[in-house]
Amino acid sequence: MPKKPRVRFAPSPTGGLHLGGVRTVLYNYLFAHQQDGQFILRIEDTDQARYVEGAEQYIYDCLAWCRLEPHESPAVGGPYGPYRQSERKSIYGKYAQQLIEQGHAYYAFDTPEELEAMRANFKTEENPSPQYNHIIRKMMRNSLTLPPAEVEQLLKDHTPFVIRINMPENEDISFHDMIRGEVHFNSSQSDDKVLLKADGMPTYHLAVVVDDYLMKITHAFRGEEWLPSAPVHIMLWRYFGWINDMPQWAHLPLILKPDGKGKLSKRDGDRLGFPVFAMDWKDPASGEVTRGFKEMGFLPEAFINMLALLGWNDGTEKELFSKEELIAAFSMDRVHKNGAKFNFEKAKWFNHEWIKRMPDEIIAGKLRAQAKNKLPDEKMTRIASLIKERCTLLTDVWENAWFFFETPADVDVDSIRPRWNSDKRNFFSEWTTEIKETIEWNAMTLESKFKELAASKNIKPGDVLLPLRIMLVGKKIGPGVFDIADIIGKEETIKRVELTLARL
RNA sequence: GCCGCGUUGGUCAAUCGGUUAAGACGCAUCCCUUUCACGGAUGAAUGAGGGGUUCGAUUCCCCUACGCGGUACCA
Repeated sequence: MPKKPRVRFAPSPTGGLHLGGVRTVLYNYLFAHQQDGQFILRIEDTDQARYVEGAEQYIYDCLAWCRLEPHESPAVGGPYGPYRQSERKSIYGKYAQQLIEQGHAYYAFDTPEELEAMRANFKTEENPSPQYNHIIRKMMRNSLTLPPAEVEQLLKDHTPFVIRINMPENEDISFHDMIRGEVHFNSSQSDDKVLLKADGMPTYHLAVVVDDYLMKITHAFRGEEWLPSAPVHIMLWRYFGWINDMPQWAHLPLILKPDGKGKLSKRDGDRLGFPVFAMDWKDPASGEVTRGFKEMGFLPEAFINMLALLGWNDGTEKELFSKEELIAAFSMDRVHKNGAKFNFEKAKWFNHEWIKRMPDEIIAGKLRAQAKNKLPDEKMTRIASLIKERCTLLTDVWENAWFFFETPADVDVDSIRPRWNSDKRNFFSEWTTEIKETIEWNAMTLESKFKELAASKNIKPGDVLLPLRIMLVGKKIGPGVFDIADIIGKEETIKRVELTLARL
Protein backbone atom coordinates (compact mmCIF):
# COMPACT_ATOMS: atom_id res chain seq x y z
CA MET A 1 0.00 0.00 0.00
CA PRO A 2 1.41 3.40 -0.98
CA LYS A 3 2.28 5.93 1.66
CA LYS A 4 -0.32 8.53 2.52
CA PRO A 5 0.72 11.70 0.74
CA ARG A 6 2.07 14.69 2.60
CA VAL A 7 1.97 17.91 0.60
CA ARG A 8 2.75 21.48 1.48
CA PHE A 9 2.02 25.03 0.49
CA ALA A 10 4.99 27.20 1.32
CA PRO A 11 4.25 30.87 0.82
CA SER A 12 6.47 33.67 1.79
CA PRO A 13 4.49 36.16 3.84
CA THR A 14 5.20 39.32 1.92
CA GLY A 15 1.77 40.63 0.99
CA GLY A 16 -1.61 39.73 -0.43
CA LEU A 17 -2.40 36.16 -1.41
CA HIS A 18 -2.54 35.94 -5.17
CA LEU A 19 -5.06 33.91 -7.19
CA GLY A 20 -2.33 31.60 -8.36
CA GLY A 21 -1.29 31.00 -4.78
CA VAL A 22 -4.81 30.03 -3.83
CA ARG A 23 -4.96 27.67 -6.77
CA THR A 24 -1.72 26.04 -5.62
CA VAL A 25 -3.25 25.67 -2.17
CA LEU A 26 -6.37 24.20 -3.72
CA TYR A 27 -4.53 21.59 -5.79
CA ASN A 28 -2.48 20.64 -2.74
CA TYR A 29 -5.60 20.40 -0.63
CA LEU A 30 -7.54 18.36 -3.19
CA PHE A 31 -4.65 15.98 -3.71
CA ALA A 32 -4.15 15.43 0.01
CA HIS A 33 -7.80 14.97 0.83
CA GLN A 34 -8.43 12.66 -2.08
CA GLN A 35 -5.82 10.24 -0.79
CA ASP A 36 -6.42 10.72 2.88
CA GLY A 37 -3.11 12.51 3.23
CA GLN A 38 -1.89 15.59 5.05
CA PHE A 39 -1.79 19.17 3.82
CA ILE A 40 0.87 21.29 5.48
CA LEU A 41 1.33 25.03 5.54
CA ARG A 42 4.93 26.13 5.94
CA ILE A 43 5.88 29.76 6.18
CA GLU A 44 8.97 30.59 4.15
CA ASP A 45 10.14 33.73 5.89
CA THR A 46 13.87 33.40 5.36
CA ASP A 47 14.18 36.82 3.80
CA GLN A 48 14.10 39.12 6.78
CA ALA A 49 14.32 42.18 4.59
CA ARG A 50 10.94 41.36 3.14
CA TYR A 51 9.11 40.79 6.40
CA VAL A 52 5.63 42.30 6.25
CA GLU A 53 3.55 42.79 9.36
CA GLY A 54 0.29 40.88 9.30
CA ALA A 55 0.99 38.94 6.13
CA GLU A 56 1.10 35.59 7.87
CA GLN A 57 -2.19 36.11 9.66
CA TYR A 58 -3.66 37.25 6.37
CA ILE A 59 -2.72 33.91 4.79
CA TYR A 60 -4.56 32.06 7.57
CA ASP A 61 -7.58 34.28 7.05
CA CYS A 62 -7.64 33.60 3.32
CA LEU A 63 -7.34 29.85 3.78
CA ALA A 64 -10.09 29.96 6.38
CA TRP A 65 -12.35 31.90 4.06
CA CYS A 66 -11.72 29.42 1.25
CA ARG A 67 -12.16 26.53 3.69
CA LEU A 68 -8.82 25.13 2.65
CA GLU A 69 -7.33 24.70 6.05
CA PRO A 70 -4.07 22.83 6.59
CA HIS A 71 -3.62 19.86 8.90
CA GLU A 72 -0.28 21.23 10.10
CA SER A 73 0.87 24.85 10.22
CA PRO A 74 2.60 27.37 12.47
CA ALA A 75 -0.84 28.19 13.87
CA VAL A 76 -2.16 24.69 14.56
CA GLY A 77 1.20 22.99 15.02
CA GLY A 78 1.98 19.39 14.13
CA PRO A 79 4.61 16.69 14.60
CA TYR A 80 7.21 18.22 12.28
CA GLY A 81 7.38 21.76 13.59
CA PRO A 82 8.33 24.45 13.81
CA TYR A 83 6.63 25.34 10.55
CA ARG A 84 8.08 28.80 10.27
CA GLN A 85 11.50 28.74 8.61
CA SER A 86 12.79 31.67 10.61
CA GLU A 87 12.34 29.45 13.66
CA ARG A 88 14.27 26.64 12.02
CA LYS A 89 17.35 28.73 11.37
CA SER A 90 19.67 26.55 13.47
CA ILE A 91 18.75 23.45 11.49
CA TYR A 92 20.00 24.62 8.12
CA GLY A 93 23.56 25.56 9.07
CA LYS A 94 24.32 22.00 10.06
CA TYR A 95 23.23 20.67 6.69
CA ALA A 96 25.17 23.31 4.79
CA GLN A 97 28.24 22.37 6.84
CA GLN A 98 27.74 18.72 5.95
CA LEU A 99 27.78 19.63 2.27
CA ILE A 100 31.03 21.54 2.69
CA GLU A 101 32.68 18.61 4.39
CA GLN A 102 31.65 16.38 1.53
CA GLY A 103 32.91 18.84 -1.05
CA HIS A 104 29.44 19.56 -2.40
CA ALA A 105 29.45 23.14 -1.22
CA TYR A 106 32.02 25.78 -0.41
CA TYR A 107 32.53 29.08 1.37
CA ALA A 108 32.42 32.18 -0.76
CA PHE A 109 33.79 35.44 0.58
CA ASP A 110 32.95 37.67 -2.35
CA THR A 111 31.33 40.90 -1.28
CA PRO A 112 28.21 42.19 -3.00
CA GLU A 113 30.45 44.77 -4.69
CA GLU A 114 32.78 42.09 -5.97
CA LEU A 115 29.86 40.13 -7.37
CA GLU A 116 28.57 43.22 -9.06
CA ALA A 117 32.00 43.86 -10.55
CA MET A 118 32.19 40.30 -11.78
CA ARG A 119 28.86 40.64 -13.53
CA ALA A 120 29.91 43.91 -15.08
CA ASN A 121 33.25 42.53 -16.24
CA PHE A 122 31.96 39.37 -17.83
CA LYS A 123 28.85 40.86 -19.26
CA THR A 124 28.78 40.64 -23.04
CA GLU A 125 26.11 40.94 -25.67
CA GLU A 126 25.84 37.16 -25.88
CA ASN A 127 25.85 36.76 -22.13
CA PRO A 128 23.97 39.64 -20.50
CA SER A 129 23.83 37.98 -17.09
CA PRO A 130 26.99 36.09 -16.16
CA GLN A 131 26.52 33.42 -13.55
CA TYR A 132 28.63 32.26 -10.65
CA ASN A 133 29.20 28.91 -12.36
CA HIS A 134 31.88 26.24 -12.66
CA ILE A 135 34.05 28.55 -14.76
CA ILE A 136 33.60 31.84 -12.94
CA ARG A 137 33.99 30.31 -9.49
CA LYS A 138 37.64 29.66 -10.28
CA MET A 139 38.19 33.40 -10.47
CA MET A 140 36.39 34.32 -7.28
CA ARG A 141 37.30 34.41 -3.64
CA ASN A 142 36.09 31.15 -2.21
CA SER A 143 37.32 28.07 -0.39
CA LEU A 144 37.91 26.38 -3.74
CA THR A 145 40.40 28.99 -4.93
CA LEU A 146 41.93 30.27 -1.70
CA PRO A 147 44.64 28.35 0.19
CA PRO A 148 43.12 26.39 3.11
CA ALA A 149 45.10 28.42 5.62
CA GLU A 150 43.65 31.66 4.32
CA VAL A 151 40.15 30.26 4.40
CA GLU A 152 40.66 29.22 7.96
CA GLN A 153 41.91 32.65 8.86
CA LEU A 154 39.02 34.41 7.15
CA LEU A 155 36.61 32.19 9.04
CA LYS A 156 38.39 32.84 12.30
CA ASP A 157 38.18 36.60 11.66
CA HIS A 158 34.42 36.31 11.17
CA THR A 159 34.65 37.53 7.62
CA PRO A 160 31.14 37.50 6.17
CA PHE A 161 30.63 34.55 3.88
CA VAL A 162 27.94 32.62 2.08
CA ILE A 163 27.85 28.93 1.35
CA ARG A 164 27.39 28.01 -2.28
CA ILE A 165 26.47 24.70 -3.85
CA ASN A 166 29.19 23.15 -5.97
CA MET A 167 27.28 22.30 -9.15
CA PRO A 168 28.86 19.51 -11.19
CA GLU A 169 29.97 20.08 -14.73
CA ASN A 170 28.08 18.66 -17.68
CA GLU A 171 25.92 16.19 -15.87
CA ASP A 172 22.44 15.29 -16.99
CA ILE A 173 19.82 16.13 -14.42
CA SER A 174 16.37 14.90 -15.26
CA PHE A 175 13.25 14.14 -13.33
CA HIS A 176 9.68 13.16 -13.87
CA ASP A 177 7.19 15.98 -13.50
CA MET A 178 3.63 14.85 -12.79
CA ILE A 179 2.32 17.35 -15.29
CA ARG A 180 5.09 17.66 -17.84
CA GLY A 181 6.63 14.21 -17.89
CA GLU A 182 10.41 13.89 -18.24
CA VAL A 183 12.25 17.19 -17.94
CA HIS A 184 15.96 17.40 -18.70
CA PHE A 185 18.65 19.85 -17.69
CA ASN A 186 22.38 20.02 -18.00
CA SER A 187 24.07 20.81 -14.73
CA SER A 188 26.49 23.24 -16.42
CA GLN A 189 23.58 25.57 -17.04
CA SER A 190 22.89 26.10 -13.36
CA ASP A 191 25.18 28.29 -11.35
CA ASP A 192 26.46 27.77 -7.83
CA LYS A 193 23.43 29.08 -6.01
CA VAL A 194 23.82 30.51 -2.56
CA LEU A 195 22.59 28.01 0.00
CA LEU A 196 23.28 29.87 3.21
CA LYS A 197 23.27 33.65 3.30
CA ALA A 198 25.69 35.86 5.18
CA ASP A 199 23.11 36.39 7.90
CA GLY A 200 23.03 32.66 8.56
CA MET A 201 19.60 32.24 7.00
CA PRO A 202 19.16 29.66 4.28
CA THR A 203 17.97 30.61 0.84
CA TYR A 204 14.85 29.04 -0.57
CA HIS A 205 16.96 26.40 -2.31
CA LEU A 206 18.44 24.96 0.85
CA ALA A 207 15.39 25.44 3.00
CA VAL A 208 12.94 23.82 0.59
CA VAL A 209 15.03 20.67 0.31
CA VAL A 210 15.87 20.34 3.98
CA ASP A 211 12.32 21.04 5.10
CA ASP A 212 10.64 18.85 2.51
CA TYR A 213 12.92 16.05 3.66
CA LEU A 214 12.46 16.65 7.37
CA MET A 215 8.72 17.12 7.02
CA LYS A 216 8.47 13.93 4.94
CA ILE A 217 6.85 15.65 2.00
CA THR A 218 5.88 13.14 -0.69
CA HIS A 219 4.62 15.46 -3.42
CA ALA A 220 5.71 19.01 -4.10
CA PHE A 221 3.52 21.29 -6.17
CA ARG A 222 4.63 24.77 -7.08
CA GLY A 223 4.37 27.32 -9.86
CA GLU A 224 6.08 26.87 -13.19
CA GLU A 225 8.42 29.75 -12.39
CA TRP A 226 10.31 27.26 -10.20
CA LEU A 227 11.08 24.86 -13.01
CA PRO A 228 14.48 26.41 -13.85
CA SER A 229 15.73 25.93 -10.29
CA ALA A 230 14.63 22.32 -10.09
CA PRO A 231 18.11 21.04 -11.08
CA VAL A 232 19.64 22.80 -8.08
CA HIS A 233 17.11 21.18 -5.79
CA ILE A 234 17.62 17.77 -7.33
CA MET A 235 21.39 18.06 -6.89
CA LEU A 236 20.79 18.88 -3.25
CA TRP A 237 18.61 15.81 -2.82
CA ARG A 238 21.42 13.76 -4.37
CA TYR A 239 24.20 15.39 -2.35
CA PHE A 240 22.37 14.80 0.89
CA GLY A 241 21.82 11.18 -0.08
CA TRP A 242 18.07 11.54 0.17
CA ILE A 243 17.25 11.06 -3.48
CA ASN A 244 15.01 8.07 -2.79
CA ASP A 245 12.91 10.27 -0.55
CA MET A 246 12.62 13.13 -2.98
CA PRO A 247 9.02 14.22 -3.44
CA GLN A 248 7.34 13.89 -6.80
CA TRP A 249 7.28 17.24 -8.47
CA ALA A 250 4.50 18.98 -10.31
CA HIS A 251 5.10 22.42 -11.75
CA LEU A 252 1.78 24.16 -12.16
CA PRO A 253 1.05 26.35 -15.16
CA LEU A 254 0.93 30.09 -14.58
CA ILE A 255 -2.19 32.22 -14.45
CA LEU A 256 -1.78 34.89 -17.11
CA LYS A 257 -3.12 38.40 -17.49
CA PRO A 258 -6.33 38.62 -19.59
CA ASP A 259 -4.85 41.01 -22.12
CA GLY A 260 -1.39 40.59 -23.52
CA LYS A 261 0.87 38.01 -21.99
CA GLY A 262 2.71 37.35 -18.81
CA LYS A 263 1.93 36.45 -15.23
CA LEU A 264 -1.19 37.99 -13.75
CA SER A 265 -0.17 40.61 -11.23
CA LYS A 266 -1.89 42.79 -8.68
CA ARG A 267 -1.30 45.72 -11.02
CA ASP A 268 -3.33 44.03 -13.77
CA GLY A 269 -6.26 43.78 -11.40
CA ASP A 270 -6.00 47.46 -10.49
CA ARG A 271 -5.70 48.38 -14.14
CA LEU A 272 -8.56 46.22 -15.41
CA GLY A 273 -10.87 46.55 -12.42
CA PHE A 274 -10.95 43.08 -10.89
CA PRO A 275 -9.43 41.52 -7.80
CA VAL A 276 -6.30 39.40 -7.84
CA PHE A 277 -6.01 38.71 -4.12
CA ALA A 278 -8.33 36.37 -2.27
CA MET A 279 -9.25 38.96 0.35
CA ASP A 280 -8.69 42.65 0.89
CA TRP A 281 -5.05 43.31 1.64
CA LYS A 282 -3.96 46.41 3.43
CA ASP A 283 -0.33 47.26 2.95
CA PRO A 284 0.87 48.19 6.44
CA ALA A 285 3.54 50.51 5.07
CA SER A 286 1.45 52.58 2.67
CA GLY A 287 -1.99 51.92 4.13
CA GLU A 288 -3.16 51.16 0.62
CA VAL A 289 -5.96 48.59 0.36
CA THR A 290 -6.14 46.15 -2.52
CA ARG A 291 -9.56 44.64 -3.14
CA GLY A 292 -10.08 40.93 -2.70
CA PHE A 293 -12.54 38.46 -4.17
CA LYS A 294 -14.27 38.07 -0.83
CA GLU A 295 -15.04 41.74 -0.40
CA MET A 296 -15.95 42.07 -4.08
CA GLY A 297 -18.86 39.73 -3.39
CA PHE A 298 -17.57 36.29 -4.26
CA LEU A 299 -18.70 33.13 -2.58
CA PRO A 300 -15.73 30.98 -1.52
CA GLU A 301 -17.41 28.01 -3.18
CA ALA A 302 -17.48 29.85 -6.49
CA PHE A 303 -13.97 31.18 -6.06
CA ILE A 304 -12.36 27.77 -5.62
CA ASN A 305 -14.58 26.23 -8.29
CA MET A 306 -13.42 28.85 -10.76
CA LEU A 307 -9.79 28.42 -9.72
CA ALA A 308 -9.94 24.64 -9.99
CA LEU A 309 -11.11 24.89 -13.58
CA LEU A 310 -8.38 27.34 -14.50
CA GLY A 311 -5.89 24.82 -15.76
CA TRP A 312 -7.74 21.62 -15.01
CA ASN A 313 -10.94 19.83 -16.03
CA ASP A 314 -12.24 16.34 -15.50
CA GLY A 315 -12.65 15.59 -19.19
CA THR A 316 -16.42 15.87 -19.11
CA GLU A 317 -18.63 18.89 -19.67
CA LYS A 318 -19.12 19.39 -15.95
CA GLU A 319 -18.03 22.83 -14.78
CA LEU A 320 -19.79 23.31 -11.48
CA PHE A 321 -18.07 21.40 -8.71
CA SER A 322 -18.44 21.53 -4.96
CA LYS A 323 -15.28 21.09 -2.95
CA GLU A 324 -16.24 17.48 -2.26
CA GLU A 325 -16.78 16.83 -5.95
CA LEU A 326 -13.42 18.39 -6.71
CA ILE A 327 -11.72 16.17 -4.17
CA ALA A 328 -13.24 13.14 -5.86
CA ALA A 329 -12.56 14.23 -9.44
CA PHE A 330 -9.17 15.95 -9.27
CA SER A 331 -6.12 14.40 -10.84
CA MET A 332 -2.74 16.00 -11.40
CA ASP A 333 -2.26 14.43 -14.82
CA ARG A 334 -5.27 16.31 -16.14
CA VAL A 335 -3.68 19.63 -15.20
CA HIS A 336 -2.62 21.55 -18.28
CA LYS A 337 0.92 22.31 -19.21
CA ASN A 338 0.19 25.74 -20.61
CA GLY A 339 -0.77 28.86 -18.72
CA ALA A 340 -4.34 30.14 -18.70
CA LYS A 341 -5.45 33.72 -19.12
CA PHE A 342 -7.65 34.86 -16.28
CA ASN A 343 -11.17 35.76 -17.40
CA PHE A 344 -13.13 37.86 -14.92
CA GLU A 345 -16.40 37.46 -16.86
CA LYS A 346 -16.17 33.72 -16.45
CA ALA A 347 -15.30 34.15 -12.78
CA LYS A 348 -18.50 36.16 -12.33
CA TRP A 349 -20.47 33.49 -14.15
CA PHE A 350 -19.26 30.92 -11.65
CA ASN A 351 -20.34 33.16 -8.81
CA HIS A 352 -23.75 33.74 -10.37
CA GLU A 353 -24.27 30.02 -10.75
CA TRP A 354 -23.27 29.43 -7.15
CA ILE A 355 -25.55 32.13 -5.80
CA LYS A 356 -28.46 30.61 -7.72
CA ARG A 357 -27.68 27.24 -6.16
CA MET A 358 -27.22 28.61 -2.66
CA PRO A 359 -29.89 27.75 -0.07
CA ASP A 360 -32.30 30.66 0.45
CA GLU A 361 -31.42 30.87 4.12
CA ILE A 362 -27.82 31.75 3.29
CA ILE A 363 -28.84 34.62 1.02
CA ALA A 364 -31.44 35.67 3.60
CA GLY A 365 -28.56 35.93 6.04
CA LYS A 366 -26.81 38.44 3.80
CA LEU A 367 -30.05 40.39 3.63
CA ARG A 368 -30.45 40.36 7.36
CA ALA A 369 -27.00 41.85 7.72
CA GLN A 370 -27.93 44.86 5.62
CA ALA A 371 -31.60 45.50 6.34
CA LYS A 372 -32.40 48.02 9.02
CA ASN A 373 -35.95 46.84 9.58
CA LYS A 374 -36.13 43.10 10.12
CA LEU A 375 -38.79 41.06 8.38
CA PRO A 376 -39.92 37.62 9.59
CA ASP A 377 -37.65 34.73 8.53
CA GLU A 378 -40.32 33.35 6.25
CA LYS A 379 -40.36 36.60 4.26
CA MET A 380 -36.60 36.85 4.24
CA THR A 381 -36.13 33.47 2.64
CA ARG A 382 -38.91 34.18 0.18
CA ILE A 383 -37.23 37.39 -0.91
CA ALA A 384 -33.98 35.49 -1.22
CA SER A 385 -35.53 32.90 -3.51
CA LEU A 386 -37.07 35.67 -5.62
CA ILE A 387 -33.89 37.66 -6.16
CA LYS A 388 -31.13 35.00 -6.27
CA GLU A 389 -31.07 34.59 -10.01
CA ARG A 390 -30.60 38.33 -10.41
CA CYS A 391 -27.39 38.44 -8.39
CA THR A 392 -23.99 37.93 -9.93
CA LEU A 393 -22.10 39.17 -6.91
CA LEU A 394 -23.11 39.15 -3.27
CA THR A 395 -23.07 42.93 -3.44
CA ASP A 396 -26.00 42.67 -5.88
CA VAL A 397 -28.20 41.11 -3.22
CA TRP A 398 -29.14 44.35 -1.54
CA GLU A 399 -29.49 46.19 -4.84
CA ASN A 400 -32.16 43.70 -5.82
CA ALA A 401 -33.94 43.59 -2.50
CA TRP A 402 -33.86 46.98 -0.80
CA PHE A 403 -37.36 47.90 -1.99
CA PHE A 404 -38.79 45.09 0.12
CA PHE A 405 -37.54 46.95 3.16
CA GLU A 406 -38.02 50.61 2.41
CA THR A 407 -40.34 52.84 0.40
CA PRO A 408 -38.60 54.00 -2.78
CA ALA A 409 -37.69 57.66 -2.50
CA ASP A 410 -37.09 58.09 -6.22
CA VAL A 411 -39.87 56.92 -8.48
CA ASP A 412 -39.35 56.89 -12.22
CA VAL A 413 -42.63 58.67 -13.03
CA ASP A 414 -41.21 59.72 -16.40
CA SER A 415 -41.61 56.13 -17.57
CA ILE A 416 -45.31 56.25 -16.67
CA ARG A 417 -46.30 59.73 -17.86
CA PRO A 418 -46.19 59.33 -21.67
CA ARG A 419 -49.05 56.83 -21.62
CA TRP A 420 -50.77 58.04 -18.53
CA ASN A 421 -54.44 59.05 -18.68
CA SER A 422 -57.51 59.46 -16.51
CA ASP A 423 -58.69 55.91 -17.19
CA LYS A 424 -55.54 54.56 -15.68
CA ARG A 425 -55.73 56.96 -12.76
CA ASN A 426 -59.29 55.80 -12.09
CA PHE A 427 -58.20 52.22 -12.38
CA PHE A 428 -55.55 52.61 -9.70
CA SER A 429 -57.72 54.54 -7.29
CA GLU A 430 -60.44 51.93 -7.66
CA TRP A 431 -57.92 49.15 -7.25
CA THR A 432 -56.58 50.56 -4.01
CA THR A 433 -60.11 50.93 -2.70
CA GLU A 434 -60.83 47.37 -3.67
CA ILE A 435 -57.77 45.83 -2.15
CA LYS A 436 -58.35 47.65 1.11
CA GLU A 437 -61.31 45.33 1.54
CA THR A 438 -59.52 42.23 0.30
CA ILE A 439 -58.98 39.79 3.11
CA GLU A 440 -56.90 37.25 1.24
CA TRP A 441 -53.54 38.90 0.72
CA ASN A 442 -51.39 36.78 -1.56
CA ALA A 443 -49.79 37.08 -4.96
CA MET A 444 -52.25 34.83 -6.74
CA THR A 445 -55.42 36.54 -5.53
CA LEU A 446 -53.87 39.94 -6.02
CA GLU A 447 -53.03 39.15 -9.62
CA SER A 448 -56.43 37.76 -10.53
CA LYS A 449 -58.29 40.67 -8.86
CA PHE A 450 -56.01 43.13 -10.65
CA LYS A 451 -56.65 41.53 -14.03
CA GLU A 452 -60.36 41.20 -13.45
CA LEU A 453 -60.67 44.86 -12.65
CA ALA A 454 -58.62 45.81 -15.69
CA ALA A 455 -60.79 43.67 -17.92
CA SER A 456 -63.97 45.18 -16.51
CA LYS A 457 -62.66 48.62 -17.37
CA ASN A 458 -61.49 47.57 -20.81
CA ILE A 459 -57.85 48.11 -19.96
CA LYS A 460 -55.20 45.67 -21.10
CA PRO A 461 -53.44 44.34 -17.98
CA GLY A 462 -50.11 45.03 -19.61
CA ASP A 463 -50.86 48.72 -19.75
CA VAL A 464 -51.14 48.99 -16.00
CA LEU A 465 -48.67 46.32 -14.94
CA LEU A 466 -45.60 48.39 -15.67
CA PRO A 467 -46.96 51.48 -13.89
CA LEU A 468 -47.73 49.31 -10.88
CA ARG A 469 -44.19 48.00 -10.87
CA ILE A 470 -42.76 51.49 -10.96
CA MET A 471 -45.05 52.54 -8.12
CA LEU A 472 -43.90 49.66 -5.94
CA VAL A 473 -40.22 49.46 -6.89
CA GLY A 474 -39.47 52.90 -8.27
CA LYS A 475 -38.10 51.50 -11.50
CA LYS A 476 -38.32 48.71 -14.04
CA ILE A 477 -36.59 45.94 -12.17
CA GLY A 478 -37.31 43.05 -9.86
CA PRO A 479 -39.36 39.90 -9.49
CA GLY A 480 -43.07 39.56 -10.17
CA VAL A 481 -45.01 42.65 -9.03
CA PHE A 482 -47.65 40.68 -7.17
CA ASP A 483 -45.00 38.79 -5.26
CA ILE A 484 -43.60 42.14 -4.23
CA ALA A 485 -47.01 43.44 -3.19
CA ASP A 486 -47.62 40.24 -1.29
CA ILE A 487 -44.40 40.59 0.69
CA ILE A 488 -44.50 44.30 1.45
CA GLY A 489 -48.10 43.95 2.60
CA LYS A 490 -51.39 45.70 2.03
CA GLU A 491 -50.67 48.90 3.84
CA GLU A 492 -47.34 49.50 2.19
CA THR A 493 -48.68 48.60 -1.26
CA ILE A 494 -51.49 51.11 -0.98
CA LYS A 495 -49.11 53.69 0.42
CA ARG A 496 -46.73 53.36 -2.51
CA VAL A 497 -49.49 53.49 -5.13
CA GLU A 498 -51.03 56.58 -3.58
CA LEU A 499 -47.67 58.25 -3.19
CA THR A 500 -46.94 57.86 -6.89
CA LEU A 501 -50.46 58.80 -7.91
CA ALA A 502 -49.91 62.08 -6.12
CA ARG A 503 -46.81 62.73 -8.18
CA LEU A 504 -48.40 62.09 -11.54
C1' G B 1 22.30 35.78 -25.14
C1' C B 2 21.73 31.07 -22.67
C1' C B 3 18.53 27.29 -20.45
C1' G B 4 13.64 25.42 -19.67
C1' C B 5 8.44 25.17 -20.65
C1' G B 6 4.54 25.94 -23.86
C1' U B 7 1.28 26.92 -28.74
C1' U B 8 -6.90 23.97 -30.67
C1' G B 9 -12.24 29.91 -31.73
C1' G B 10 -11.62 36.61 -28.34
C1' U B 11 -11.17 33.53 -23.42
C1' C B 12 -11.50 28.62 -20.66
C1' A B 13 -11.20 24.10 -23.23
C1' A B 14 -12.64 18.26 -25.11
C1' U B 15 -10.07 14.96 -28.38
C1' C B 16 -5.31 10.16 -25.63
C1' G B 17 -4.24 8.47 -35.18
C1' G B 18 -9.94 7.90 -38.36
C1' U B 19 -15.30 13.09 -35.32
C1' U B 20 -19.56 17.35 -39.60
C1' A B 21 -13.02 19.36 -34.22
C1' A B 22 -17.42 18.81 -28.17
C1' G B 23 -18.96 22.04 -24.36
C1' A B 24 -18.67 26.68 -21.40
C1' C B 25 -17.88 32.21 -20.95
C1' G B 26 -18.54 36.44 -23.87
C1' C B 27 -20.99 38.27 -28.40
C1' A B 28 -25.32 38.41 -32.06
C1' U B 29 -30.42 37.03 -33.40
C1' C B 30 -34.96 34.89 -31.86
C1' C B 31 -38.58 32.64 -28.24
C1' C B 32 -40.50 32.89 -23.17
C1' U B 33 -41.59 37.00 -19.79
C1' U B 34 -46.33 43.25 -21.06
C1' U B 35 -40.05 44.92 -15.97
C1' C B 36 -35.18 42.97 -14.87
C1' A B 37 -33.30 38.36 -14.65
C1' C B 38 -33.75 33.01 -15.30
C1' G B 39 -34.70 29.50 -19.02
C1' G B 40 -34.91 27.75 -24.26
C1' A B 41 -33.38 27.95 -29.57
C1' U B 42 -30.09 29.49 -33.34
C1' G B 43 -25.64 31.76 -35.24
C1' A B 44 -20.61 33.81 -36.07
C1' A B 45 -15.74 32.13 -34.47
C1' U B 46 -10.50 27.34 -33.70
C1' G B 47 -5.81 23.23 -34.78
C1' A B 48 1.09 29.09 -35.64
C1' G B 49 4.23 27.70 -40.24
C1' G B 50 7.19 23.95 -42.70
C1' G B 51 8.92 19.11 -43.06
C1' G B 52 8.56 14.00 -41.91
C1' U B 53 6.18 8.93 -39.84
C1' U B 54 1.47 6.71 -41.44
C1' C B 55 -3.49 4.04 -45.68
C1' G B 56 -4.84 8.39 -42.57
C1' A B 57 -2.60 13.50 -38.64
C1' U B 58 -5.17 18.57 -34.23
C1' U B 59 -3.20 14.05 -32.09
C1' C B 60 3.56 11.00 -32.88
C1' C B 61 8.81 13.02 -34.37
C1' C B 62 12.03 17.12 -36.19
C1' C B 63 12.89 22.24 -37.60
C1' U B 64 11.29 27.32 -37.64
C1' A B 65 8.39 31.17 -35.64
C1' C B 66 6.03 33.17 -31.61
C1' G B 67 4.88 33.49 -26.34
C1' C B 68 6.06 32.75 -21.38
C1' G B 69 9.33 31.55 -17.29
C1' G B 70 14.25 31.63 -15.22
C1' U B 71 19.08 33.62 -15.34
C1' A B 72 19.71 37.62 -6.93
C1' C B 73 23.02 36.69 -0.29
C1' C B 74 13.79 37.18 -3.35
C1' A B 75 10.70 33.59 -2.87
